[in-house]
Amino acid sequence: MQLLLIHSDYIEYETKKKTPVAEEIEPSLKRGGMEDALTAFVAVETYDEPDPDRTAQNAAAEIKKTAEQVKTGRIMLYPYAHLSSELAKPSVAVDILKQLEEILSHDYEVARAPFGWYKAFRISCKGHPLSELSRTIRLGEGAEGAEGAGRDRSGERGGEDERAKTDKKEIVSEALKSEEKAVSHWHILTTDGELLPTDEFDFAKHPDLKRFLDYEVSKSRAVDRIPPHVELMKRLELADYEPGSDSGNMRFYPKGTLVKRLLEDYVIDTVAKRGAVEVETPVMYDVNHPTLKKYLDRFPARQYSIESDKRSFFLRFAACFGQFLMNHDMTISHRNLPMKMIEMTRYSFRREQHGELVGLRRLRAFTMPDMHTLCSDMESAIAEFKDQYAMCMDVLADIGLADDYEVAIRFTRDFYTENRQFIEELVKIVDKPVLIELWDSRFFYFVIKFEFNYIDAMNKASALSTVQIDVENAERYDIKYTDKNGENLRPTILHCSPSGAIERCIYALLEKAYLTSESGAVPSLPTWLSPTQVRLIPVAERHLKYAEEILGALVGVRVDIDDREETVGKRIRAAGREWIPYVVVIGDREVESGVLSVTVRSESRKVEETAQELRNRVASVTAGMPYRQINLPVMLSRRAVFFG
RNA sequence: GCCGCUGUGGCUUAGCUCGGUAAAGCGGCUGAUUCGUAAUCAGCAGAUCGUGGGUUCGAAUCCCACCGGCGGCUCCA
Repeated sequence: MQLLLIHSDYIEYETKKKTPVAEEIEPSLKRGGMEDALTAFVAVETYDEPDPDRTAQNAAAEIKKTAEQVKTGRIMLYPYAHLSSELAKPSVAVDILKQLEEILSHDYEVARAPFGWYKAFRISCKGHPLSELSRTIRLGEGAEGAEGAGRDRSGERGGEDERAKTDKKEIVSEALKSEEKAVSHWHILTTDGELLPTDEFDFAKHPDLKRFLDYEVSKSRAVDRIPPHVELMKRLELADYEPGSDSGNMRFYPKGTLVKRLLEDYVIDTVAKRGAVEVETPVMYDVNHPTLKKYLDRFPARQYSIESDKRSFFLRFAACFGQFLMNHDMTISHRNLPMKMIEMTRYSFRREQHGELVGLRRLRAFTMPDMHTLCSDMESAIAEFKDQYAMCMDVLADIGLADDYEVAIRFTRDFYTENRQFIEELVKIVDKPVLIELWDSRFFYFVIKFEFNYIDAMNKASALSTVQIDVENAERYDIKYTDKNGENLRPTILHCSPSGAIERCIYALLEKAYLTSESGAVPSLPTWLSPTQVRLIPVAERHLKYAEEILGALVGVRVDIDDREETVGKRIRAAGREWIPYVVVIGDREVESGVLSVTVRSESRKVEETAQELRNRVASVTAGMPYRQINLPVMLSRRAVFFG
């Protein structure tokens, strides 16, 4: 709720015209006023909807406090929508206003201007120092906090944080917030194990860490420019906005779909090698399910909801629900632990604020690998955590982002005290200083988490990989395993997204490529992700047949043939604009000699090699990574244009 | 809700100040060219200029309302 409090000599209003949301009023209320009163302009917001009673109580307390300070016994409640951009439903707003009136009327003379009318009003402000005040009343952490430290800290797993936060936090008014707020302490932990306050650390050699810190702590401002990757995703025919859907729901063209599938394959393969099993769970859940209901009621605005046949569902924002419900029904022995389960959530849904949606960086529907590991106890959870931390490093390196992220580790003070050495080890493993956020007490469902954050050209940080140790949800979902004494115990649960959202990986790769081109080098995608790996350009029609032979020889490589009737120069240029790593021009010379002239994009030079050598070259740079065949007609003349 | 920016062929944009029903490049199609490492030449098709009103003999252009997109918006105004 937003409050604007004005100590006024007088306030008068007159209703003019109804709006569609107007409350019915008696004629006597059509005009009104009050002398020597505290006028409270009120905007009820969506944040207030989960708990109107508490909102009214907190607001009343705030108004009383001010009324006492300015020593007035009269209060005018005046609904004023223009104080907020996140207005609550009118019914809730009226309810809260009436409650406020009721509460305040015990101690004050209270008048209330009608809701939902265009009103003319005159007010005279006394003008002394306390005569103009504004207040924000928030359930939970509060607007400023929500935009700041809490935002995006878990990357694509953030929704879970949000719920936990509200669980733990009481309704807090602006005045009390500073005392009750989850206090974050920011530090840098160096590779030598030194925990330094951020202002004592020398960032000279770590500019990206500095940018990350700035983003986290001081929240850099939005930049009013289309992010580079948005243009690239379109131009490379990877993905695009879909005007026929809700914002933040993308369409993926064939090339983008291929890239996405390859990344998905890679993540699934990687965790499967470490024993994870793949599952699939529903995308929507009953809002009235007993285990889920109490959390969801609190965040109606953040989910997509679906009405179907008198029942209400919400769209999942991670795979936790489905997997935990599955775990709940399973019979699990200590012999099965640690037990890993992964789902490539297509999709996870989050109704992010409009202003936050950008290209592939932040979406309302996104694909996230979500793995949960049940561990017998904290000790085993810590061992797993370390394992998965190292795995995430490998994953980002394989994806092509080896040196492109900054690390944040966040934990409670208790956890730190007990596991100091473990945390220092984590820093040694990445071998660079790490941003530390330390909480005095646990406000979330986890005791420790880390993320690897990509920092883009506009200084925006986005979480990719993350792992958290969850000490609450086993209880909440009643998940248990049987130990060797036949006793039922609660497992400790790890949440892990090895790569973070797949779309976000693509975003990071494109942003990185953009930076590369800005610095004067050639931008590209890793070869294993390139939609076309080898482009064959037959000089004239008579070379086409030979080109097809070469294509046949390049087994296990994504090859296509630009058979369009265009000049060689033009087709070379087209291949370059598509970032194709290897371009082969095939003419009389090649047909005669059997040797190919291969332009290697990454080295900007030509090499002479046979088809077999080229095949080996591609195989060696893509070794160990997934392969899928080309996802478009091999002949370019057969391809339609998807964009532009 | 308020403020700002914005909406012209598939794409990128010009035209809008000072009204005369639309221009270019890319892409597409047709034809010529069969070509050796970042754009061959010529022609054709393709736009009720976001929507609805208004002013006017005449509106992409001026006015009003609405819709969509992007960004911003409390306590100093």
